[in-house]
Amino acid sequence: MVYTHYMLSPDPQRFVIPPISSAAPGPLYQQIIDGIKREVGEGRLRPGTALPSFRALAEDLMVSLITVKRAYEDLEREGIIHCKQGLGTFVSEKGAELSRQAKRDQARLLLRQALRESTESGATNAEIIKMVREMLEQHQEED
Amino acid sequence: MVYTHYMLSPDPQRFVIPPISSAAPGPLYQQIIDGIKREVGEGRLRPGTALPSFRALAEDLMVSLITVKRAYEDLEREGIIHCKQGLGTFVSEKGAELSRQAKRDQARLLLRQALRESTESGATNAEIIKMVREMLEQHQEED
Amino acid sequence: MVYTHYMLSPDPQRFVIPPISSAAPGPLYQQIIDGIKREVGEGRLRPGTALPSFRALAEDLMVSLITVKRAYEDLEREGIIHCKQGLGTFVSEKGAELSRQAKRDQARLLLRQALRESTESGATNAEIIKMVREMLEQHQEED
Amino acid sequence: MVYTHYMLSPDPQRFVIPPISSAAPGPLYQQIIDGIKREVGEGRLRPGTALPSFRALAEDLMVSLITVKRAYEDLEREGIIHCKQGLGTFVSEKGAELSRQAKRDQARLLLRQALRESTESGATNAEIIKMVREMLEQHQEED
DNA sequence: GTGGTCTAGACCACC
DNA sequence: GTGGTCTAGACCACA
Repeated sequence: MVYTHYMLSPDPQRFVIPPISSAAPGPLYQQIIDGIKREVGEGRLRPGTALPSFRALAEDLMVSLITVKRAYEDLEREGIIHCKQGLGTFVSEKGAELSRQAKRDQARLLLRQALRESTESGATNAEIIKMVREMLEQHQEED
Repeated sequence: MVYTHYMLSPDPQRFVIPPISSAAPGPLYQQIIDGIKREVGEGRLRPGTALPSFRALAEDLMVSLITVKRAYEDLEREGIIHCKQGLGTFVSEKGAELSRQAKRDQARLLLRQALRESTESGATNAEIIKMVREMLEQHQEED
Repeated sequence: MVYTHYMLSPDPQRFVIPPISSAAPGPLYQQIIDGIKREVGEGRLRPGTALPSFRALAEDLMVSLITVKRAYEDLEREGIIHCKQGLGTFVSEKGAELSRQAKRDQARLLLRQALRESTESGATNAEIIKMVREMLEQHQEED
Repeated sequence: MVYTHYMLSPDPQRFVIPPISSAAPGPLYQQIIDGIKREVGEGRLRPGTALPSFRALAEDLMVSLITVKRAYEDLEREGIIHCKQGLGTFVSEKGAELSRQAKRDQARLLLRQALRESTESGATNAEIIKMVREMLEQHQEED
């Protein structure tokens, strides 16, 4: 574990940008966005908190500065964070709610696609519900 | 609706490649793949049936011959259709089962993502199940 | 089993062109060539015997006349059969030996490729010999 | 021999895409695929290593960019390499094992064909084994 | 710079 | 006519 300047203290709730990987599916900037949304949405990154600078985060994640910049821009466009010229980047007041809302919307979208594929594969509603229940139990156990 | 030579007659089971659009999300060739998988998986395109030639389908869908070719190649690699030089392209014997299996796999993948987003958004298992039920009822009505 | 005019009698050694299929790998004309070579090489089609006419064979195999023509041309080029204008097509005197020789050559070619792939996959000579023995036993049982 | 930027130095283990030729049997893209599979399977191209870009390799091999692209796409579909937009193309973690497995499968296929041709040519099992042994010794000497 | 998609052509083998 | 291969370009998303 590497401690960096933007982790303020040895608090178990401290802010850690989740790891990203060029091997993972999806572009790097999207992985950064998702990671920050998760941290904000689940309350580990509270409103008003300063995010690491472009340069610092780029260095930590070993990605281009432009990649971090793009992620922050997208998050600002969604209202989850806001950049103050010369001061830094901060989690917005409504950041947590917006993050959760974004995840809810994304979930509905994915779910709609999943159900369409399922019904087209010939699965009945009962079978689909059963599959969802099983998956939820698996998730449970993983936590 | 354009009737072409490979649509045999006013048969309600006739073969119609679903429409595609460059405005729709996802590459054109993927839309073609998905459309044919759906037709094969749901039994409207039966094993042994000849698909339209690259050139014919390209003309109908108003896309490049190469885009159709790419879609057919991918479908052949999945074993759903098979191309015979000089003869044409045909639905494979196990095409229907493979199509449904592919849709099942895709559905599980999307569902897993949807559930992860849902739980991260703070939804409880009960709420998720409720959302799934509601969506399934909506689907029902659309049909 | 369909009896056709070129099968001269209910002799278990009678001449039967093996079935071909557009689903099988390889072009149709090659399947015809291979089938005739096998019949000639294994003595079921003896020197001097007349082969079916282009038209008759094309009809039986349900392929284009041009496809049969091409197969016969290739076989004549190899010296296995010879066409007498107006009389028909006949198995050559040295047809059997030439067929077996062609198969031997083809076998050596395939074997060389197989051994190269095997060694590149990391298999030792002993493992390769073992695989060959096992395959030969399987063949045995099938016969 | 042309030295290019992706060949790291006069290291005997250096990465060299094998030469291809339009005179050789088989399509160019297949030759590229086979060459890379061999390099990966035999450990000269290790997991994580970056392959040359489409454009660079196309220039070196003097083929179209598209031909290289097609080869890379096929290799990615087999799981041997993976392409990341904007980053490049890399040997996958399981690339070596998958390459060897692909070669083993291909070898079995060719061997089965070779044995069938051999037995049809009238060769006995003993003769076939003898031929295999001789060929293996020849290979030995070539190395 | 990289790869991802799409296009418009060519030539060949097969039927 | 069919599909199989190869070519030379375009434009876009990503880093």
